[in-house]
Amino acid sequence: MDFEHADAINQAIRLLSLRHRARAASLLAPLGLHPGQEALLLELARHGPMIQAQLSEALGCEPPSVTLMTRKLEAGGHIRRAPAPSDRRASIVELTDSGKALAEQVKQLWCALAEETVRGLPAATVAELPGILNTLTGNVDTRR
Amino acid sequence: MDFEHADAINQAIRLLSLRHRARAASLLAPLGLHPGQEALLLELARHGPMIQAQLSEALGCEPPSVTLMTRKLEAGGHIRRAPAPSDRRASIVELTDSGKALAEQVKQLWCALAEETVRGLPAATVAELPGILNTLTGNVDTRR
DNA sequence: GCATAATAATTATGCGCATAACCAATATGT
DNA sequence: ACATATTGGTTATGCGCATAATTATTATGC
Repeated sequence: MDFEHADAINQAIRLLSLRHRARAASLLAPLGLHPGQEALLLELARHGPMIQAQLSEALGCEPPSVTLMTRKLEAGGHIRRAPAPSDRRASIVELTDSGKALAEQVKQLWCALAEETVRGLPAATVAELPGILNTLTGNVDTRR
Repeated sequence: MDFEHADAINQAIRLLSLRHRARAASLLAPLGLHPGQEALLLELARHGPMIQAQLSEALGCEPPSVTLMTRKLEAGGHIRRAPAPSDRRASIVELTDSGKALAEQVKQLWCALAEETVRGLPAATVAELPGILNTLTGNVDTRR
């Protein structure tokens, strides 16, 4: 592959990251959330109570990141942490009532953001978009 | 759009961002670069000397980010900053010889990364990928 | 010509992400 | 059973990104 084409791809991914994140930030700000935190809330809403190691795996980020995000969401009253009875190292994270309500609001925003993001693309392309993006992600995923 | 589909798209973009950046980081680390810096070097290699406001525009990030990145690249000896003769507010940024050599190495890595990223996709999809990504980016771009 | 607006850059601060080092608790191998 | 390895979590530190506020210079309106 020549450099022009390669750069078009890499640069497009970089810019999409920046812009999609920035747009998410502006939508989440009125809810008092920063981008990244919504993923944690949605994962808890989907899966129910989890320990941080599971969150780290599900969100695709490292344990120290989860420590800080959970701390801030806990300070905001959206989640609760309790020691796991079966393993005294682990702490179980779950949504509070406020967190559950917030997650519902995030779901609405998430739909609006996705629709805005794919606007103007042919329906067929939209349909195969998740598959394409997942392939790209899998190709550069060194996490395993 | 229902939440499942919306989340598939938003989450896929978020994960692609994380993984592509992480992969870029591991490729750039041997060159002593952090992700983001390569974009600045490549832009200077493509366009020649520029002032920071132009870099900010071209890279799609804010002026304070450019200030810090240029400071670090300058400390590494890869770029040089000189006051602009025509406008004493502006500073002209250009590659040093070391920076030019480094940019060439980055170009090689960039091709390898793009090939790795699109591996397994049909050629037709690869061909339209930049267009699709740019459409997505444009849809959420509030910068103008 | 001079007050005012706009622009280039910087500093301060905060968030998400990372890695490295560390502690506490559980699992394992002999 | 006990030393060792593994796992869950935290702290410290550093980078890229952001916004808000500040300074210095240039452009503009009357």
